[in-house]
Amino acid sequence: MSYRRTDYCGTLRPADAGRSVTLCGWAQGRRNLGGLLFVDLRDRSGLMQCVFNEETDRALFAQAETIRNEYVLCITGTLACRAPEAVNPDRPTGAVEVRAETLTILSKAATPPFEIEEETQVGEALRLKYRYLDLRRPKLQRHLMLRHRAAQAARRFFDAEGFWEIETPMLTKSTPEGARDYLVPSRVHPGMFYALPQSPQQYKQLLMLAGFDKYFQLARCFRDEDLRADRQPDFTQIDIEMSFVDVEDVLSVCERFIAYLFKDVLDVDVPLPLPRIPHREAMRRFGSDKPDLRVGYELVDITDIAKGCGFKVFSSAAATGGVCLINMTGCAGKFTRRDIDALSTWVKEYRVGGLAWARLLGGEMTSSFGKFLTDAEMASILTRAKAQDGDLLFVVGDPNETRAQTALGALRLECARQLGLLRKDDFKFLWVTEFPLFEYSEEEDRYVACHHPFTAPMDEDLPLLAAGELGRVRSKAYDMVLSGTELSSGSIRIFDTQAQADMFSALGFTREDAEARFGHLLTAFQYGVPPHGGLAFGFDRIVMLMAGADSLRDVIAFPKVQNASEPMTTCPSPVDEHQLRDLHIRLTDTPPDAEA
RNA sequence: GGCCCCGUAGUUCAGUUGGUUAGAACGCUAGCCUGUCACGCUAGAGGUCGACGGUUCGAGCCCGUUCGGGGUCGCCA
Repeated sequence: MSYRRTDYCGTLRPADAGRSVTLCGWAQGRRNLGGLLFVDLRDRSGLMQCVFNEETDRALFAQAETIRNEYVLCITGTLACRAPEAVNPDRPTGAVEVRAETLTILSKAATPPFEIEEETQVGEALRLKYRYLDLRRPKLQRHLMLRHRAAQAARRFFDAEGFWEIETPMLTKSTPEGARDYLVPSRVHPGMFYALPQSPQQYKQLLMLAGFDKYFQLARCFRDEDLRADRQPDFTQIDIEMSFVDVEDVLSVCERFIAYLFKDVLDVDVPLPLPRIPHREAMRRFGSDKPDLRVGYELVDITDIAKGCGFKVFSSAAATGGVCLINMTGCAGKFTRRDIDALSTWVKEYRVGGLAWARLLGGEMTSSFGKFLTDAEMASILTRAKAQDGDLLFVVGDPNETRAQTALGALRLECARQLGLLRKDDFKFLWVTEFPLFEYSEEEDRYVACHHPFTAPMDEDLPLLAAGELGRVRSKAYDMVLSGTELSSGSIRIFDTQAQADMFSALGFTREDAEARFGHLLTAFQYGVPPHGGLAFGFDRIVMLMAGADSLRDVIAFPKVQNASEPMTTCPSPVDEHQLRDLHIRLTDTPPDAEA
């Protein structure tokens, strides 16, 4: 068995006609006309039709008749132009074909559990179990090629900008603040655990302290939290950190990176600079800290009007929280009463009481709340909303202003989705800046770091921090958002030892807590820290949006499913008793399938 | 942890108020066929209706539990 491939299937064109070629790949479809047999050979570049003619070579033809789908073949032959009437205009290689001269069946294949074709209706569960077969589909091959190109573009860009790629450990120290860690038991140290990194955060800060000035890494990260279509427990960040910089420097290099990336990989122009919207404004206008600027409709605050109005739902919400509305201009006729009722049910997922609405159609107004208001109150709401005939208003109030905004923001996107406004090739970037430094955790009954405890406060808000008004302190933290998805998140870090101590104290850490969790960092910070900051891009998310995919699973070679398992290898799985013994671990509950 | 959706040949699906032997298409197997490219034609094989329990004379269909998959809220410094 000897073979030496000369070409990829999808690359040959009429200009190559007459050449002797050797192609290797998988059989995808065969058409035996009786005496004339066509096999489409597939490799990662595309398809090539190979022809076997019984008259030319009877033995070869008999051999070709044994070919089945997904057999791995090596075919040599002469590349020929097809007759004009035999050209297939739907394929890049449709004007040529290989007149086969030899055939080597390198590997036979069992009938696959599903057909391998570009667009498939096959359930994802089955495709994930046989992921290596699903990955043969051109669509997934394209996605992973795109991923490769994006990774190379990132390396090129950051290298050219003077960033050094430095790797950080996968076995790290657990710092139980934020997401749950994946833990790895230590054999050598009974009862002790490593944590897989949620991000290389502390290491990259230490690299700045060590004087590397600019660092980047395509970093694998792990978070033991529930999955979503845009969240995997095992994911990749483009992690960067820079010294002697402030917010402006980080935003500048990162938006230039994104513009380079989209131009290089997709030939899409991203206009710079990106819009910047402070967090507070994003919440007020879009009800989200990751606004989707593909949608024009914005939220309108009517808390002041709602205060003391005749509708108790509004007035009581306004007393402590907020009431806001969104004017879906021109949509009065696009949503039926049934649609509105469905949206009203849908929005309850966001823990708000319900959805009030008003519809102005044909000079008439119908609404769910008009009868509770005076004409003057209604009029001022309509004026504030700039409502005109043909408009549809949705109103949400809640004792928690953020909750009201969030619910209405989600409704805004759901309406946009139903109206078909969310085009996947419409890339709308922005920065959300000035994130709050703290947020109140009802679960823990204390303020927690909104980003992480090394995030620097804004200089002008330092007095608020000193005064203990934690809820009002803004930070030098920023997110890049693309069409409603958080693409990256970062901040300028605290580099002053005293400021860091104040931060820990504000978070309620005792000196001992801080020492136990972050002692290495605090010690290091005594030895000369440059001002520094950075950010991390969600690489999987970038690729997903570039590919127009709906799920991270479509751009990760071997993804996890919703319960964080992997259907192909079926991990996680029980381990042998002696492995556990080595690790000094005794299970209190035997997993149900451990005996199997 | 909560809520919603899905589960019938290998695959995608249909399956009447609960009623005889559960169907179709694609795929698969065999035969025929020299310009197909969704090749065509003929024949054939292929089912624990996710699992368990219940109601019933009788369950793919009704009820309960459970397993698997997806979406989402919580969660995700």
